[in-house]
Amino acid sequence: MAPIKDESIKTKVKPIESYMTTKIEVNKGAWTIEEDRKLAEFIEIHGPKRWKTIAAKAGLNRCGKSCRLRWMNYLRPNIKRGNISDQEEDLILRLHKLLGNRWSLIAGRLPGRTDNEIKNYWNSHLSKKINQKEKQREVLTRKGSKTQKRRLIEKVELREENNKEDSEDSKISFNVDDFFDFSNENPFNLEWMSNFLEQDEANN
DNA sequence: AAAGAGTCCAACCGCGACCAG
DNA sequence: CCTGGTCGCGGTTGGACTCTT
Repeated sequence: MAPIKDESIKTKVKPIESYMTTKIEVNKGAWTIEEDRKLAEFIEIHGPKRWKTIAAKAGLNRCGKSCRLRWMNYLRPNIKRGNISDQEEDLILRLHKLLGNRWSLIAGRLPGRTDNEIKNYWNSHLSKKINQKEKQREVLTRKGSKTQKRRLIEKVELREENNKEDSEDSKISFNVDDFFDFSNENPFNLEWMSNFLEQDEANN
């Protein structure tokens, strides 16, 4: 839950130079209930566009960026709160394997989740999990006999060789950016997921 | 009970992309 | 082309909260 401050707590203020000569001071730090209400009401009427104008016209002493972030990560409708399910976690892992740190793309495939949330979840949970797994693997490899090690290396080499061929093929048949182009798609349409999972299974 | 360490997450920052003039 | 304004993204920070000693 976002820390909604008591109005009485003094907000940090940062002076910025506007394009005019006057100095404008903007609030920084946690949002108050009153600020949330103003922002939500304004967006309900005018829509979430031109954030700088929103910040000014909604009577918020905030920069446009801050308004956008607050809307996207907290006030927007359909935001899912609470723990990430096992299914969602699995999906994040698979998508991260494919896309790397492209959080907004990953978030786009998890309805109701924000890029910030997924990024935080990755940094606090999943990156640790992966490190642990890698350490375990390392220990197992060290414990093995010389012949076991040799066999393992041969296996890895064979797999890399196959992957090379696969990736050369996939250059033609599979483009990640095309695959994740949702411009013509309902965000809650989950057909993509079964396609993606099929692709992922095939690669393993 | 208190203090220090660790964790989590909202919010900020800097940068690059895009677009209009 | 160039410039300035705006937006969106990923990395990082800071403070609140929880756990451990």
